[in-house]
Amino acid sequence: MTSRIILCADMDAFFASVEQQANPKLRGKPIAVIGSAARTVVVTRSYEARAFGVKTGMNIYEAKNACPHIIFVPGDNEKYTYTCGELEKIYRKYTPDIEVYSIDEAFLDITETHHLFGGPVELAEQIKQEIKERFNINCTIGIGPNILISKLVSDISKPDGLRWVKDDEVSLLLEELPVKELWGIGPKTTEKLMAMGINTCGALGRAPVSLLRSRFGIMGEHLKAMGQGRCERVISVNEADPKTIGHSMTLPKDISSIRQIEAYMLQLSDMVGSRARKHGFAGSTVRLTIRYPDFETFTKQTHLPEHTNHTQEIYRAGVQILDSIKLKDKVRLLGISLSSIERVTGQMPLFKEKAKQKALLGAVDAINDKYGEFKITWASYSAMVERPKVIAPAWRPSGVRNIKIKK
DNA sequence: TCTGGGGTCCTAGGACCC
DNA sequence: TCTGGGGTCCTAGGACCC
Repeated sequence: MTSRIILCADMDAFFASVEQQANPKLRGKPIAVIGSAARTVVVTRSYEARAFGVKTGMNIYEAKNACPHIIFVPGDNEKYTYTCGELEKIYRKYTPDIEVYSIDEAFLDITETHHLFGGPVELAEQIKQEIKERFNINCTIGIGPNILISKLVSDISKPDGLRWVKDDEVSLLLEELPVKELWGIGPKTTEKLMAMGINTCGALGRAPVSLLRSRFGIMGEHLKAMGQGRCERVISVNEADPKTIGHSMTLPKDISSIRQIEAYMLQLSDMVGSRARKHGFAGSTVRLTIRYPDFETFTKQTHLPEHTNHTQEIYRAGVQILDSIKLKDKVRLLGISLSSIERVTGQMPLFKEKAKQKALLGAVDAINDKYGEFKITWASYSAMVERPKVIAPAWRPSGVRNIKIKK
């Protein structure tokens, strides 16, 4: 294959920028976009907040400590998915070969089209300008011969950057670059590589493949290729079907009551089931995740005889798992996920809401069967269950990963 | 006052089989 | 003084990403 020209467009502080755009009072101020749950963390923060050392993943107390006048803004998924969809329309003016990688990031293969716009840099400038004019959001664009390099270049050019690294400039760029900058090399791999005396991408690219293979298995060859700036992965224009559909939540308080645990599991099962139903998927593996206060996290899965997307079938499978284990402590987080996914066709959409309602009632019945009548009524379930507003940066603008939780 | 939520992919080790 | 040896499949856990 001839050399490609791949562009990576990455919005700067996307959620925070959208919020500052939506509310002028937030502009120029340190803000942090957070989730709606009681025990939430900073999801994204404005550059003004970054200047104070506010980091993603900090809890609100840490963030407040770092920046006493920080403004917390609960995230609003609808604004971000809308903007993401509009961004995609902008990209489509420049090439049909687009991979919307996440809600704030996209790859564009501009090999065949850049000359129409005066070249890769000129094309990128036009995209940046168009996004700025339309949304008043800055983005950073990295251009390179493959996805790995374009992503890397955009990461190191933030904020509001634009850079094109050509094929013959890659090795110079990588020579002194720390390995942790590479997409796919996280803290653990960085630590292992450094223990081997490999600190830079240049060194990684020169390391004997036998050594890397003995330490990292089949990833060894992949790592060496990355060190040399090579990457086989190409843009995938079509979004693949999901392999899992799941929800989890850190509970407002650690709990030990089985009945309370099951009530949350019912809520999670319904969130999973309704999303699967909405997009026409069903699964035959149900997995329960439990996190204890010490952060030890336990998962156990079970298989169903048939694929399902019904709330109460998912829920019952979860309860079956719960019944099979002994809790070692109070529960901090619960998760329910559905996997072994396949597409289902027909019937469901028409009576979707009825089916959902029926499914929920069935599940409420199941709790009552177990604990005696009137422990949970439909009203008490509804009152108890406040649908969380889920903020997850890994969403895509369309398809099953665009999570809209209906009340 | 503690540490979110959505995913994908890989792997170590156990169960099981011949 | 002993404890085969492959192969496959599955599970739970973990690394990594946005």
